[in-house]
Amino acid sequence: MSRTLTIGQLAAAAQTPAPTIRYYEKIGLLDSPSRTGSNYRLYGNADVARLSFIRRAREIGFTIDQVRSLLAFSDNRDGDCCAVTALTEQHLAEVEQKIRDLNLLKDHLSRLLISCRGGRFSDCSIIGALSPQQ
Amino acid sequence: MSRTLTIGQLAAAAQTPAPTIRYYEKIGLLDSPSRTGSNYRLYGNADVARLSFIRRAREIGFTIDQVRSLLAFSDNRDGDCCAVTALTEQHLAEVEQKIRDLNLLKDHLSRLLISCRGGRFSDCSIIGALSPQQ
DNA sequence: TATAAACCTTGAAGCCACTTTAAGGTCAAG
DNA sequence: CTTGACCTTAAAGTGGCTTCAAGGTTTATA
Repeated sequence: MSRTLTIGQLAAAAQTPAPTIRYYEKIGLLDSPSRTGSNYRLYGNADVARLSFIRRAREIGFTIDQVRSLLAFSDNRDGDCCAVTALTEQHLAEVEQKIRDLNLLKDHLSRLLISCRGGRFSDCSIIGALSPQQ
Repeated sequence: MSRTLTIGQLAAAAQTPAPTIRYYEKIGLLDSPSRTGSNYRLYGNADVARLSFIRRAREIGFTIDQVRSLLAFSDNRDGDCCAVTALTEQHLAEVEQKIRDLNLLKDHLSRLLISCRGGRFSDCSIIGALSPQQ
């Protein structure tokens, strides 16, 4: 495996900021890479693949701990795919719950805005709705 | 104004944990209250109202800084209600954007789950979708 | 060849909005 | 008079980074 990339080049290749790469190394999500004579981190193509995997998983909202599990699953190609499905289903359920919560919130805010049409603060129905016992 | 409530009683009355009340005081969202001889915080009904206002505003997703503004508006009853409306509209727009983002995410996760129906990790289409260049 | 710009290194602090912990002081009930 | 429920403070932890400070290295240009 050729190792020819500095952290900045890995950052560009995997579209992840260099400080984030160092952070992932610190929390054990990425292994410590080899170093040049002047102590620069040195990466290879496998690192680009792994970091891209992490970035995609993070982009679709998996937590760091879930990404850790997904990486372990991905490294262990003989295991049962059900574990991945279960993780994804759980994540989907959380996303759906958050969508429901936000839709309730949206309706609430919309109603507040419809009720409020100008005037002084003392008449403001939004402030009124936030104030206790009407 | 009678001041007869300890922090725990205020917490119960405004449905906000006592440490959160201390935190709000520390960041200047609540004024420092008077104290008993034994240095206990002492609150009154106005504090219940203000803290309940804060709790409701936080529950509908306003940031602490937005709550700070809302409190200032609420304290200045002669101002124009438009400022409140603008803040609420901005917040609503952010909520709607988040809903759109989460719906895209939901569709993405649903598609991943449909594509994956058991088998080994090496066949897993979810892992495959996260892995670079197929 | 000098030097400046662009990289790299580390550790620590900052972000948001709290929550939790630790180590104590006070007060009401039995 | 002791037990347990309250209160006090400062500090650290949460998640997932981002930013900063203070340096060392490498590369491009004048």
